[in-house]
Amino acid sequence: MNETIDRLDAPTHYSLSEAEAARLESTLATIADRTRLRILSIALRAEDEPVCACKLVPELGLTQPTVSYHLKQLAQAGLLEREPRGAFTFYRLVPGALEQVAEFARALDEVAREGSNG
Amino acid sequence: MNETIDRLDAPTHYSLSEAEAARLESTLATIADRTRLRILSIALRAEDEPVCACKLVPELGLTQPTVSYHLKQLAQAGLLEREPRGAFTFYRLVPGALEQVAEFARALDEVAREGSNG
DNA sequence: TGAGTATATAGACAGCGGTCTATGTTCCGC
DNA sequence: GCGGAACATAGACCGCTGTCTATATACTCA
Repeated sequence: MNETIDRLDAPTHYSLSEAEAARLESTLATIADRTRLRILSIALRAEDEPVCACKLVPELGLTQPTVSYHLKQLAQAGLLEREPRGAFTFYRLVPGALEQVAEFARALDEVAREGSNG
Repeated sequence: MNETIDRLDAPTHYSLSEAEAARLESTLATIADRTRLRILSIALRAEDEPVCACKLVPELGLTQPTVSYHLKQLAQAGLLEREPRGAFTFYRLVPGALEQVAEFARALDEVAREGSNG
C-alpha cells in the first residue's frame, strides 16, 4: 500500500509521501535558525560569488567552531555546497534546495485563498 | 540609519529588515515540526472546510493537550484561525500566512540558479 | 620540515521545546 | 442547575540543539 502521512487531495493535487514529509521537516528545521538565516542572507547578497567561511566568522560575531557547526548543518541539508580552496573553504548556494519548501508554502496558500473566497 | 540584519542586494532586490527576519524565523520554527506539518496537511486536504480539533486528536495519535498545544502554536503564528462552534473548536488556514516563506525560498533559489549558470 | 593559519571535531553545558498527567473552564442536553 | 464532553492551561520531565573551550587536522610558506 502507498504509505503517506496525510494524503492531500487539494485541487492542486499537492501530496507528500512520508519520505518527502521527512525531508521537508528536515529542511525547515535547518533554516529555522537565526544564524543560518543570516548565513543564507549573506550568500544571497553575494549573488553568484561563493562566500568564504573566514568572512562569516567576524561578520556573525560568533566563534569559529560555532560558525563551522552551522555551515555543516547547511551543507548536510543540501542548501550549501562546500568548495575547499587550499586552506580556505568557500560555500555556494545549491539551486533547487528550497524548491520543496516554496512549493509547500505555495500550495498551502492557494488552498487558504480558495477557502476564504468560496 | 536603515537597520537590517544583512542587506540583500540581489538582482531581485530581496531584502529583510530585522523585524521581517525575526518573523520569518518564527514562522519557520512553527512549521518545522512533524506534528504541525501533519496538521497543516490535514487542513490542506480538507480544502475550504475548517478542521475540528476533535478530529485531529485520534488522527494524530497524540493526547488532547498535546494537540491543543500545537494548535495554539499554529494560531499564534497566524497560520490557523480559531473558529469556536459551541463546545467544539474548528481551525482554518489563513491566506497569505506563508507568503513570506515562499518569497524567501524563491529569492534564494533564483540567485542560486544564476550562480550555477553564470 | 617547522611555524602559523584556517577549518573541523570532541566534549561539556545550558536553554528550549514537545510530550505527558492532572486540572480548570466552557458548553450542550436533560 | 447538573453531569458529561470538548478544549485549554499548569506543571514536570526528557531529549535535542546551539554555544562555548580545547584540540585535532589540513594547508601555506619560508
